[in-house]
Amino acid sequence: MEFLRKIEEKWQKRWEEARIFEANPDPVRPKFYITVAYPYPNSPQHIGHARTYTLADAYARYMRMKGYNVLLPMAFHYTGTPVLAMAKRLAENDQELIKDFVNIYKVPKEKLKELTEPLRMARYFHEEIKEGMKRIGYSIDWRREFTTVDPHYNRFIEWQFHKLREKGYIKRGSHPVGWCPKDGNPVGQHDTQGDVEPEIGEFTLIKFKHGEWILPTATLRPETVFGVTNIWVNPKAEYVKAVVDGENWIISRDCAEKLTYQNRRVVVLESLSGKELVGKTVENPATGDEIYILPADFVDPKNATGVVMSVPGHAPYDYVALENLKSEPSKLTDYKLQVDVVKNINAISIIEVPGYSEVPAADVVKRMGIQEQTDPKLEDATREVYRHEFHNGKMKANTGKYAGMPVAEAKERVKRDLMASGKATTMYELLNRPVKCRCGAECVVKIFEDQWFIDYGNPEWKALAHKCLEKMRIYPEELRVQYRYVIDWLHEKACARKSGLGTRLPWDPDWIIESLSDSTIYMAYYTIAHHIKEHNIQPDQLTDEVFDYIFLGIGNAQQIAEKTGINQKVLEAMRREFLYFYPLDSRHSAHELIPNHLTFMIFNHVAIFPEELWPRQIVTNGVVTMEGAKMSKSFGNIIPLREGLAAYGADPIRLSVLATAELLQDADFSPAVAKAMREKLEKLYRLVVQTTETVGNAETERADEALTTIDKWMLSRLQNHIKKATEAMEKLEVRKAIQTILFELDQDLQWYQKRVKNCGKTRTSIVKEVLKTQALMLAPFAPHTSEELWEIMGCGGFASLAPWPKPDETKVDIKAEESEALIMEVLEDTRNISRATKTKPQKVFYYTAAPWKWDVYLMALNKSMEGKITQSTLMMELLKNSEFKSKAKELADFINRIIEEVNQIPAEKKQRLIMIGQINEKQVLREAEDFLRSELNAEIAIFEEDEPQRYDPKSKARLARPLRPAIYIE
RNA sequence: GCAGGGGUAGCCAAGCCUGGUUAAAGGCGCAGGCUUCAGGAGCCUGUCCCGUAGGGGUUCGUGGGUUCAAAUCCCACCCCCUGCACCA
Repeated sequence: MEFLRKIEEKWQKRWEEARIFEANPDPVRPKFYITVAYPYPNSPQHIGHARTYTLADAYARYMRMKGYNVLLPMAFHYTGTPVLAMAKRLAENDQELIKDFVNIYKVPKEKLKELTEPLRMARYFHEEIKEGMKRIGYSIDWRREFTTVDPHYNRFIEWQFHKLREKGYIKRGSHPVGWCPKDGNPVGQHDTQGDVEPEIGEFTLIKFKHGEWILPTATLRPETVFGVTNIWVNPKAEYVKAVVDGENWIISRDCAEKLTYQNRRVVVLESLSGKELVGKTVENPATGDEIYILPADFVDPKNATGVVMSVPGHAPYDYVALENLKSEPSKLTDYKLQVDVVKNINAISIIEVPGYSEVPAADVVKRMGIQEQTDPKLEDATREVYRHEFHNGKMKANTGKYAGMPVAEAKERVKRDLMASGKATTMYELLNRPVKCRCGAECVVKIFEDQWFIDYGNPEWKALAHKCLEKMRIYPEELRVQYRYVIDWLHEKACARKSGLGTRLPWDPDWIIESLSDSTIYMAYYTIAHHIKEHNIQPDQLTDEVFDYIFLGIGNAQQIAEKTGINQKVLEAMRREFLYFYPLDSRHSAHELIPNHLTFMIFNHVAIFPEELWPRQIVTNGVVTMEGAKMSKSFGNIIPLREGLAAYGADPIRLSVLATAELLQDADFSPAVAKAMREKLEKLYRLVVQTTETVGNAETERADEALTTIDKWMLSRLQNHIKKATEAMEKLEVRKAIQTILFELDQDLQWYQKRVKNCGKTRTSIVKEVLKTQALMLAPFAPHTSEELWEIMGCGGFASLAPWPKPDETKVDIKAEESEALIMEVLEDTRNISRATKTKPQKVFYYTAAPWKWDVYLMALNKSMEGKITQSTLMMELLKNSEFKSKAKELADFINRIIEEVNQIPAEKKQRLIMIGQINEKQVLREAEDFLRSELNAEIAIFEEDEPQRYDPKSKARLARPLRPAIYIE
């Protein structure tokens, strides 16, 4: 571990000193521009974050070795409210947060106090993350670093929003948000107790008339209005009579207050108890039916209006409440209600759904054994009924013009129609209430007026986005449909908030552009960020004209230079650099960002930049799990990256997050994997050291000595692995690449070493060639180890900058590969026999197939290329040859034994065997004799099957087949 | 529901796109052996069932189908995971 750490530090220092990852425009080299979603510095990064960044880095390193001038920059996303919320919690001495900071994130206690200042917190984690990125060895050009609260960047975002507005993509309107009435602020997930995201739903309020008063029943299923049998109120709750936007409503007291947040004019007249309402009748506005108001405890006055319509046929709550009421007639008399009134209320069936009876609510309630309206299982029951009815249900004949309509459609239609005729309205409510603000107050829904939106619903804009998408490479390709879907489905997106860090909307500075909107085209900014720093350009010099010139080529450099005081040469250099690196060649992120960030990136690029500068590729990956479990603070299974690096080392961590899954899948991290990776690297290191030493003092190889089959085999296999790894890398299949480079190649090398160990002449030049290639191919994934090995082997220069190996076709030797396969097969067969007979071999005899068998075999292969062969046709063919006439019986026997096998060999392999022709098996076995002897721990004798002086007491020799020598063990 | 991913031997996990070289890589665990004063580590061998000769039998969520041949292709079904926004 110590030793790994030293290597890491050594190479990180050297890279930095040599500035090899600083990319500058170079017209003679092709460029490759890669970016990863910048991190949000409200906590340190953990192993999970490392996957996307490491993937991008490995890709960058690979492309660099392929000869591209690769740019991989990094910045920090300060925008938004989470960091404010966290700082505030810290300031308020939130013990839970402090515990997380100290225990999980290892923030020194004495630091905590200064982190109560939001910017300080962001800077602290910014540095923490940056340090982690350096220590894991990312090949980032740090000169271009910035944060999204830098005033220069603010200017850039202002320019972007001016552009969007010019194009007509910015809109204004109202929209609901979670709201803390006490703080007077919108609440997001990080503002609530227990970090719950406020889920806002739109209830339909259906106006049931009671004389001149209206009881607005709140429902999420307006289509069930046809199945209403009664109205529920909570007899113990407080209701009010109130004038709401000029209408007389009876609603819960809580509701009256909430409505004021939803921009309704509410005048409360008098209060009354729920009990007073019970027994009265109201009119169903959809059917005209006269129905009763009945009492139910499950009705929550804090939820929406506190008035609920009862649909016992399709709502489990209603069904159970009604049954409860029927079973307790005494309760009814309390309210001076006729017992019969309730007895005669029966569920009305209005929806038919496959797999359920007339009354789905009853089915589910009975199945779940629910007795009481307070039973929490009712939530599940409701969900089940809703799910089935919504997706598979059809409206029945008793629903008027909606009859036959799928429920999903009827739901919208009924709502629309009721609203159009003034019989319904809507109200927002938190679906997962109660949601408590961290201050303790219960959150409500507030309608924000004059909110600013980006209009992703614009059809022409969508068309451009689609066009861009279809031209892009998407990895993994399977997810392209997801992008298509998201482009179609996006609509207006609120793009500014009243609080948080970031850039103010230039034309309405009360608003701050939110984080998903100020992070869509910043890849362009990286191309000039270092110029701005280097030339000390001030924010106010960065006018829209400047950006227009740099990014769009609009205007005249000289005039802009005069106007802004920015040196004309610098302006031109920025324009050139932008044009050199743009368009973006590869964008990287986790695929959870497809529904927002990544698609927004496409939209904003197509809105602002000309087509030739649209992004070319997006790569997304799954998340990292921790020993199979999702990583989360509450599980306590988060390993901060710095901690992981300290425990396992940079290269093992890099390999761990890349080698366990391909892009689409989640990668599973575990200490065992990291440890295994580390051991693998250490082993490789020892081997390299040992090999290098051997070269130093062993007798120099004679260059003229011919390569043996096993040597050729090793070299041939090496070419295969290079090819396979390269093909995998081209498709971002890093798992496969690592598998090949680190494991498969290694296995072959081990086999090679084992094979040559006993013949006394290890060819270190071949081992070295393998190791050098392996070290190079390891560079994208385990760059520190790779550099160190490269240096030990005396290769000079940086492995990181060396060319990626190319397969040498002249070293591909299929004959050697087949010959070696023969040895493996023979060894395995021998062991198998020994096992089956339970004998420990003293002496093993091999008999290779006679030449005539080879002739027959090859002929059979040839014949079978045209189609399936049979014994008889082959026999007839062969008997034309006089040589075989004499041994027809033997021939038939032999063909019989090979025919099935030959027919099963894949065409490709047949082709190969035919090309190779006869292999001198005896010689191949002879070469491996020492090896076999030591492996089997037995004497070895090799004969050709009809060699006269052979020893063959059990007449095994005649069983010999090409590539399957006969074996006799004693 | 829509979209995506997945279900492979005791466990983790490859293979599936491009059907046959696959009883199915690799790792962990387990068993035996070597090494060691011992422990540990390392190395070797084995690890679906049967088998005194390299063989046979039964396997890759379930059920069908295509094919000379299916873990791999097609159809149906079951189960698990993720996303479905205004939040970074």
